[in-house]
Amino acid sequence: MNALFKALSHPVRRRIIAMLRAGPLASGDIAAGFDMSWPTITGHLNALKEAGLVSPEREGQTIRYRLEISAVEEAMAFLMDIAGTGETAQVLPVAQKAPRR
Amino acid sequence: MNALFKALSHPVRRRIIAMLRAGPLASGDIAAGFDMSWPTITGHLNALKEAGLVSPEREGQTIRYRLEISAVEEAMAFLMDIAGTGETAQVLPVAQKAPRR
DNA sequence: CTTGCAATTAGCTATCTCCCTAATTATGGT
DNA sequence: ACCATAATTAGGGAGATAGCTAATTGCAAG
Repeated sequence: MNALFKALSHPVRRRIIAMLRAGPLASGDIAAGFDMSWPTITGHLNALKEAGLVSPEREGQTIRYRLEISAVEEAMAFLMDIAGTGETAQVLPVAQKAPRR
Repeated sequence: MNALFKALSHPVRRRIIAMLRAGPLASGDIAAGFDMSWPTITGHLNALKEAGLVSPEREGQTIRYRLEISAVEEAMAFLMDIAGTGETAQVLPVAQKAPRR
């Protein structure tokens, strides 16, 4: 949870995440999209990996990084728990996402 | 956006946010809930304030901190944008995002 | 105006983060 | 075996962060 939000707190890492929405990318292709050294990007990818936000897959010479939606959802769950305390219930009295019970 | 996620990345600050779900609290009452010095808590409250997550209100001698749900929702919006993009396209073979060219 | 309580700011140190260049590992092709 | 390409790890420096104690500010009451 800690590493998760920390990973999200850097603009470069958020942009990497945005790039991966469309599908997995190789480390080099990601690095090419930035104005910084490749090792620096590797560092950011490591931070994302440690946060569970991406997972690497070897494919011959290249290593592809895939976005892990589950980690994003985990962060979202925390925020919804906070936001959904009572305030939203006042604004939106809609039975959205009904707990089926 | 940057300060927002950074603020959320510290366990003490997340716990402060959790405390404020129930309603505004005075700085001292918040500090009393932790095993650290009051000035340290003030520092965390400043970080939360800068992120837009809390807002202080003077009330006589005490200063009450209120949780700002809108900032939480802002973070949630970012995450939803990511979570709701590529995954559904993979699971459901729907022609979403067709390159139209 | 002095005293007391709430809270912050100031100043300090230790640790972490982010970026770089240089060196290293891993894989594939010849 | 050797070389080229993809990517990482190693090492280091500038700046930010998190914690502390001590000093200061803001209000309210006597």
